[in-house]
Amino acid sequence: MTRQRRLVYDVLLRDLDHPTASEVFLRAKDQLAGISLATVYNCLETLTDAGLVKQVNLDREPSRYCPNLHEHAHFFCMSCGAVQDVAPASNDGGLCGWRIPEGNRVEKMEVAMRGLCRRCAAVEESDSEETGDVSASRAARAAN
Amino acid sequence: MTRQRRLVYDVLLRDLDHPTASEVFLRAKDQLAGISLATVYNCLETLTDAGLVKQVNLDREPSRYCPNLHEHAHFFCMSCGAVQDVAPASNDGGLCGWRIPEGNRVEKMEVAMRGLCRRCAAVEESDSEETGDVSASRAARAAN
DNA sequence: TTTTGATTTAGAATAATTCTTGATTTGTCG
DNA sequence: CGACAAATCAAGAATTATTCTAAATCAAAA
Ligand SMILES: [Mn+2]
Ligand SMILES: [Mn+2]
Ligand SMILES: [Zn+2]
Ligand SMILES: [Zn+2]
Repeated sequence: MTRQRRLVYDVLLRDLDHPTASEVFLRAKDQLAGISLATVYNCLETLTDAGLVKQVNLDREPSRYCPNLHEHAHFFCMSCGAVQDVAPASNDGGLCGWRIPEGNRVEKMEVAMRGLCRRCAAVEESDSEETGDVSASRAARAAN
Repeated sequence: MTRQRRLVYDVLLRDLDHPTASEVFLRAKDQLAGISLATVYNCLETLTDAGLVKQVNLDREPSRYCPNLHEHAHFFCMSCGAVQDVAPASNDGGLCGWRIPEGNRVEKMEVAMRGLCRRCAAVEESDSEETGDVSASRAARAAN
């Protein structure tokens, strides 16, 4: 655990908001001016390989990083971009609900949800009340 | 639906094995020598936007494409690279099993599983029987 | 203090994808 | 049947996240 690795890890632990490598880099620079983006990438890989951090991907967007080691899914808000952890309800981690082909051995599962976070869902709700216009919310939803 | 789009779509329908854009390109070239990779990308995007095809991502690997429009998850074999469709067991599409934060509105969910397909699981099984060596299968599993 | 091996850094390289820009095709109308 | 316009295709350049390379730095141990 070098200074840079410690710093990168601390950045992830501080806000738990699943920053990208570039975002980690920006935050880390505040504490250690000389740190480089390459080092941030190196540290994130080292931490990931060490099992302290998980890499989180949605589609082809830049990878995000998460220090929550409990089994969990991710919720991505399509409106504000926030990423939240979602805890499993049962102890099979959502594996129920799928007809795994006979004989397949599942080692791990990744679950990503997209939608509107509570705040954005509330804003959209009040918007359509005020304007009586549903198209905005429909458009937001169609925006994928 | 132009000739190129029809061809790209047919390639996807023929094998249902979730090829990458490059793989689609190679297969399409056999039928239409002049087609370009850029056109394959264009067609895949058009088909995806039209809702005929779904883009499937695992980590940061090249995107794969799937013409199965039913709700389904994906199983990726860590050993042979095969990608299989996984049908939902219930009608909530695996949404059960997760404690969605209060107020969040989930629009869609993507589920990816990794492990060993039936064939590779069987091979590994017989391998460790023959050699009495469990390390190979453990290594294969650790290989992520 | 010197050695040694790991780590960091800056910048080049890579690879999937997207963009730009003409060329080509397709459909429409006189 | 020809224009003409709009859509689409294709070639290559550009973009972007990430990885690689090679030299500089660091930090324990001898
Ligand atoms: Mn997380
Ligand atoms: Mn599929
Ligand atoms: Zn939001
Ligand atoms: Zn397999």
